[in-house]
Amino acid sequence: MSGMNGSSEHLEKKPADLRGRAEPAGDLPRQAWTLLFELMHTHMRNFPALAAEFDLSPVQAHVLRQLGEGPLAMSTLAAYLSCDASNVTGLVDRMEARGLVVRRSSEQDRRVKRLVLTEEGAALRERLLQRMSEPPEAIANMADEDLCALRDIMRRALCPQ
Amino acid sequence: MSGMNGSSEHLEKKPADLRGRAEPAGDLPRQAWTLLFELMHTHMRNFPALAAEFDLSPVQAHVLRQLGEGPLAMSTLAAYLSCDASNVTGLVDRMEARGLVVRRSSEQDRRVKRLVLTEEGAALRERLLQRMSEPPEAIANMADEDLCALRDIMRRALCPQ
DNA sequence: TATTGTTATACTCTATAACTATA
DNA sequence: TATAGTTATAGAGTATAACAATA
Repeated sequence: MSGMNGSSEHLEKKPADLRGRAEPAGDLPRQAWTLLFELMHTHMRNFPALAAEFDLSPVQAHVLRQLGEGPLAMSTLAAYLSCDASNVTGLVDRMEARGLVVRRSSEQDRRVKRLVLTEEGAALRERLLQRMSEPPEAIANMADEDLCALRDIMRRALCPQ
Repeated sequence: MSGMNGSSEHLEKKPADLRGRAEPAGDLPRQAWTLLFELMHTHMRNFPALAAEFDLSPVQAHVLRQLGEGPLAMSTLAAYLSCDASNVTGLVDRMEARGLVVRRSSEQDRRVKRLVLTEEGAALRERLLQRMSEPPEAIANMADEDLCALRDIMRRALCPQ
């Protein structure tokens, strides 16, 4: 989608209008969401390359990021990844072989294995997070006013109270 | 995403502080970006499941979305996907076998093959786009004021002139 | 009996390299 | 010689099913 067009929400919606113009039809939430999605989609295309900067697959990068919160059971990690537990075995095998994490058997329930970052894994995670927090062009070029407004809007959306 | 450790610019923030609050450290663009990323990451985890609603793999869904802009050469599609051209062959094989697209040899340059949506492919694409435009909870629940502001900010960011 | 993690199997996505048919 | 697409091969992510150890 390129060529965003500025216009308002009173237009009658025709699906075909979405083709060349990328003008989101529909209600206000849908309009805002479509624009947000456009930005994120463009950015997400680069994520595999970003992960590769650290010799990580996209999923490994995701795991490394999640693992900062503390030791995670394999099953918990599978839930985070929204994938079957059987996949986590091989995934962790590869990360363990590289020395980023270790499996540690739980003493309360010996069926459970918890993942812990190694020192090397923790160091790589810090570099990864730093890199991931670099904003894309479209954000970096925004006016400070818009950035402040955007930040505050997102805070309200993500931490509602 | 929680645990995004912003940067070293204002070092009073400790990683532990980021846990529950999603409070990004660092400069303004980085703060706004980290919050945006948090929202999108949560949402993107559901994309494979969304694609599966239409019996599509995530990449096939992406291709179907791109293909609405008109016939695309295989090589152009590879560029869109940020992947090697050799992968597009098998990908398109599967979509063609399912009747969603057809290969059409270019008459100007007979090395080139362009992809065209079938009627079935176009119909599925419409349903997919409609589904993809459904905003996540965090957006759907936003106040109209914030939604308008967000939409306008994103328009300015995406269509700078 | 139910659950955690593993193994076995199959399919998709991805990269690299070698090949073809055009240009 | 260079380019567009294919084929061959290998590795990684994913799902399902069957299994061992533990609860």
